[in-house]
Amino acid sequence: MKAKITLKDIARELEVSISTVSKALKNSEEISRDTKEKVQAFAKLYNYKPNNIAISLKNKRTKNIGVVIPAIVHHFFTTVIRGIEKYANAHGYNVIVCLSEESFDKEVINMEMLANGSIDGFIMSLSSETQQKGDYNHLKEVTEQGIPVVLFDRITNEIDCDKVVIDDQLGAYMATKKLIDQGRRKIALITTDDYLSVSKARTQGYRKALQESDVDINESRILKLSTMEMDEERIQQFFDTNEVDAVLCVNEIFTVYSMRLVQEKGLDIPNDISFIGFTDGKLSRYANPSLTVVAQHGEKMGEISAQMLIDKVESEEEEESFQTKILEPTLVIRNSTIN
Amino acid sequence: MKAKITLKDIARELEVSISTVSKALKNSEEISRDTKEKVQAFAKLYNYKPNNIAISLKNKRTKNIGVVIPAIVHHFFTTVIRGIEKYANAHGYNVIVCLSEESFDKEVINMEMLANGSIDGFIMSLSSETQQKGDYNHLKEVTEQGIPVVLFDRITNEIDCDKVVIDDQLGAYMATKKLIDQGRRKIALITTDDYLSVSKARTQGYRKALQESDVDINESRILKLSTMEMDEERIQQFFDTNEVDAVLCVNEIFTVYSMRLVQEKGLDIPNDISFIGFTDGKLSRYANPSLTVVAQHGEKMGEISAQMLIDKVESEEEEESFQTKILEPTLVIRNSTIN
DNA sequence: TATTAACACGAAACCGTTTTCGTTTGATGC
DNA sequence: GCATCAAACGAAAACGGTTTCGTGTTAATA
Repeated sequence: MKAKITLKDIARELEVSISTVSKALKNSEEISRDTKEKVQAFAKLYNYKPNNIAISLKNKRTKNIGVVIPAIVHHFFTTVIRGIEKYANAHGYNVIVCLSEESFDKEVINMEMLANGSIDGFIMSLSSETQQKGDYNHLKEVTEQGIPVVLFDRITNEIDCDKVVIDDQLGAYMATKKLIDQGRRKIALITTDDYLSVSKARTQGYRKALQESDVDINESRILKLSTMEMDEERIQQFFDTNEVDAVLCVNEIFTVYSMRLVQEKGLDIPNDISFIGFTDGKLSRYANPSLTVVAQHGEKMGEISAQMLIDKVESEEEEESFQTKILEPTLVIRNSTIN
Repeated sequence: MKAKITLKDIARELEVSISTVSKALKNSEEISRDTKEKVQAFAKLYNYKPNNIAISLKNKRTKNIGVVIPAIVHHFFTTVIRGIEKYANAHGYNVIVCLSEESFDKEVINMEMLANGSIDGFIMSLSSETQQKGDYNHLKEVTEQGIPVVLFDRITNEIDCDKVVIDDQLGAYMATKKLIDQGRRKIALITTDDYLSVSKARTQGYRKALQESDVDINESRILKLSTMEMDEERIQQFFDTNEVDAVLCVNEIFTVYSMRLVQEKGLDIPNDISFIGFTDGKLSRYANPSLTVVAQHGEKMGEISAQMLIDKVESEEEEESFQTKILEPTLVIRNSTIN
């Protein structure tokens, strides 16, 4: 086991000072050709690599980005991470991922852990519990310390920071409109509780589309489920007691599960009933029939988030200007809707 | 913006030395009741939190775990990360995730980045390109530096370190046996190239089951695809030119896509043709029909990996003893097989 | 009264870098 | 022959902690 070699080791071996070694390795003009060559050769030979921790302590920059998200077994968040990773790595940053598992406490603990020097900034999406409580003090503390934060998808207006979202209302509007255009009138919405920022926006888009087309809004056709678990029974019951000819769901799972239920009832998708989901993941692509969805462009969202964060991290200026980037959702037409 | 407060700040403010503050906060017996209370109260008031970087530099431990995996948009890897996160967080560790994207170079770069002090140990699954090249020097270097490594799923025997795998051969064997027991004789295998350790083992299990039951092995019923992309055409062609009554696939995507193909041909699953896949993910659960799979227990695998790594990291002893943990796969019976 | 032990605290080294600010040496100018 | 200057290098502080080893004060003991 050959331990890591340090500047001090090189200095001792070559009988020069640590400063000389440091400068020589950086090709400083201060150091003579001879010495530089000697030092660099020695460093290469023993595979010297500077210690990141020491450098971090010195310049108070870690080159780490903290990502705090509610879950990872969701295709959407997975793609966002991928986008963050992609941009961050290309710019010399590592990504530290922490899962809040939709829990407020875990979110707070994770942030506190990371905020004590481990990271240069946060990219995060709020846990459902946090949005429910409406308690954002942990975010406030972090931003007050001068640590940049980028919120994506599940955001809040209570915190001044950069934000990236897709236009959820527009997405739901487009989807609903599409269903209406195809002659559907009894359009159901399967969503989660309104305290989730995205669900709220999507519900608004749904309502707006119906109103604009003078379709009556039947409240009993709106099903609100928990973010945490799939309540299969309530979905079953919903379809048992409601007559619908189209369904808009706020995620993949709700959609795919609902499709199976109505198929078991003998209904044909998309002829008897149409489906549109959110998130363009594998579930949607490989479902039977394949799913028409509102694509959220998670990877792009991740890239933009990382870019905004790194820009802030690397900008000297203290100017406190925050922007909110709104991405356009895209309707990906497949076989769960007509044509 | 209130900047982070340091020991030095507290010391200056309270007119004591830094050492006194440090000891007082650790409740050292050396310090008087009075001073301790004063210091602790002040620290609480100004929300003092020690700087992780400084501590890392001092004790040469970062409390970070580096995870290097080929991809994240695979349910299996996602669940492993979740398991690692769970165990690691519960033990005060953060998880730094790096994606190799199946690229050898990316894998090497990521490891080098992290090895320079950022992490205490690695948990990783090899990229397909690495397994293809058979070049494990980056792993060797890291282990020689004394950094603990745990390999999971995609492993190699060339490196001495802890390993966690499921018994892939057994998994494929069980699945194939199941199909044979149901009277299937023309069983296809859709897998990836043999250089992937897991694919090789699974192919062996498949062959073993057929041999034991005296079923002829028809090499044309074995389809080897690339790890990177879904070659839809080759799958289509495969089913056009082969007559099969059962299919074993090494991942979810291959299975689900294949099922759709044969369904479009008018075949009934599971009566005309049975399917078994690997990985018990959402795709399998919500496919139509739901998929019988060999469950890989990714989350458990992650937890065990994290446990093995943290044990090594925290053990003083230099004893070089490595173990390989082999998990038993489970056959989850659903509706893509009879009964 | 002199010695000593306990107590409470501070100085300083250390972790591995970077960087500023000397200092030494030899060469040059006048 | 002396001041000046550049070249080449080293000393030391700094980042923010931990920890070892004093050290001064007080009180108890001989």
